[in-house]
Amino acid sequence: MQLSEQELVRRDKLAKLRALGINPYPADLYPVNHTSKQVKDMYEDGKKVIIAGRLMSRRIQGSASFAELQDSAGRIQVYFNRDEICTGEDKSKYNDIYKKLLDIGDFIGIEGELFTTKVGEKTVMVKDFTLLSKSLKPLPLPKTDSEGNTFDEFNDPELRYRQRYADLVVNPNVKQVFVKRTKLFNAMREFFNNSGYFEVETPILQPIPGGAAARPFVTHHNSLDIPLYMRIANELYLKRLIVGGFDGVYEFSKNFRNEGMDRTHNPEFTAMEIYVSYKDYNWMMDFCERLLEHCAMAVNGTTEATFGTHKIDFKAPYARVTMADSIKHFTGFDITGKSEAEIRQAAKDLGVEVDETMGKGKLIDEIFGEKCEGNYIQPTFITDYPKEMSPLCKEHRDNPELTERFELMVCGKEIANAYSELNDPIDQRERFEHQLKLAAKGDDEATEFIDHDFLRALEYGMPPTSGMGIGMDRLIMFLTNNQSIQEVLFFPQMRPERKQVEMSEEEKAVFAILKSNSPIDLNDLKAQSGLSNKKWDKTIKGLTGKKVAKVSKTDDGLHVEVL
RNA sequence: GACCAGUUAGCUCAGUUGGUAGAGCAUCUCCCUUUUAAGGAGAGGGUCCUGGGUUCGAGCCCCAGACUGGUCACCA
Repeated sequence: MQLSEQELVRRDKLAKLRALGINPYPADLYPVNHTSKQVKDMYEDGKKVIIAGRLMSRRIQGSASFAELQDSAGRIQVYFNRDEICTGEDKSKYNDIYKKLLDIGDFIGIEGELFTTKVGEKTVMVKDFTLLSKSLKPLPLPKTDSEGNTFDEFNDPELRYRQRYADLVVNPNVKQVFVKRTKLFNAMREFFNNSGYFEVETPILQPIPGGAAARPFVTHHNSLDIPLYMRIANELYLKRLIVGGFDGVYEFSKNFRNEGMDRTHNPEFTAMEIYVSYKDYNWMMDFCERLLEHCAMAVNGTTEATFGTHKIDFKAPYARVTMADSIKHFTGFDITGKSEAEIRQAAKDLGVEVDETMGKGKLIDEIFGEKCEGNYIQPTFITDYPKEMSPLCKEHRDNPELTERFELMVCGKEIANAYSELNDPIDQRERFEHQLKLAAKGDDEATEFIDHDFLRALEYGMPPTSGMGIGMDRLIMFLTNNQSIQEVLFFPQMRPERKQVEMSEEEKAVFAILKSNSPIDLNDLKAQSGLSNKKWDKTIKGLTGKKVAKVSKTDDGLHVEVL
């Protein structure tokens, strides 16, 4: 491992600390009794406090020094004075340990007394300090001046995502996003629990990936010797629980979809799904707008939110527009009562790309997606989707071509999707079979599996139920004004870092010979390397194992080549 | 998958027709008892993403690749 100068210096300090009998990683509990915030909020002159955190900056001026300590609540200035820390003759704790052997990033504990400096900064006068954990790698530390301008900001997205731990230490605004994320989850739970609904857990490993149309991740169960799929949705399991007699169930569901990654898609993401019996989608719209108003307040203290250039307001109620009205409004074309051919022609006339595999529902969805969706900035319910697009949704009470479905659009994006759930088992079976036909026809959005156990559950009877799913990642993006899903996930999926291929001395030597004459006869290479049989065997296996060289067999012997 | 941009010190970034690799902060040494992005002075620190090519000579030009970001395509 190649260490930078600064890393070597820190390892050297570590050794010196040990030589002084100081354990740089002590096991003992440290009796913290204040956070940095509590120090400031409950300030009293001369008050004794015990605090702990990371040393984040130091201004050393001879036998006095100001430093900043960062803990989970923020930062507090601390004042190290030689004669306060070292009351006797021996000044080494200040002169050597503090000044020479501590670094920015180290965790220390401080026992001290509060005072206010001449400049008016509330400060902890250090009476004693304890090294709690030595930091061996320098933090990518930005500086911020009194006007909030940041210098040397740690802002390379790749490094920030790969080293989120460092990002969180040095960028307080990043931490704030995740604090808000958790507040959102807590607010939602609170709202559901207060409504009397029941949080549940359902399988993540599923024998049939149902409830949505998406490519799943496949894995294998050894003892059962069957394929299992990481869930793409949890919908069918929650409905089974409604069959089982729960009035309302919800789950925050980590879902997995083996598809492309971009600014709004991560292979694993979090959806919240809730199902409530004896309700319909009209009730769910009321519930949804009250829920989001509550959540926005809990997260930001206001129902208003800024997203890019948009100001959005989550205050209930939200506009409700049927899909047909929306299309009529934005294109002038009325889809009601039109045939598939008429709609296809209308789509073409509108410049929407269509092909022959698209059914009526898909065509309508394309027109809506292309011409309407992006116009809804303020939260708006779009209702009454075509039946073909919604195989799990109950037929509309007034129109058999439609379903009782709504999506909530915000800033042109869907953040919630809800139905009056289909509970007719015979209809449900037919819809699944229709999906199979669509899939066979080449519609890659159609579901290719029939979950017979789910159908059996419906046959026992499911009460009328309304269900809703909310994209939690997308919602928190709106509430924190982040354009990228990676900013609201602690550890977004990244391509693995390329491993530095490390070679032994022998491997390097052989590789050097190989590099200048590749391919080469294996015996020639061995002779040139001058290695013993054992050493040779280990070396060549090492090189092939690291995929830098390859041995191949031909009629005239074994050859080695560089890969 | 396509196109565009980026990759230089621990961090943020400069780098002139192609001619000895730079700054600020950080680090190290010395001085300094109330500072606040940065106290003063000095010093050290580089696989210029990787591999080829052109050239007397490449951080810079050409080709291929890696990774990242953005836009588009894909994605209930």
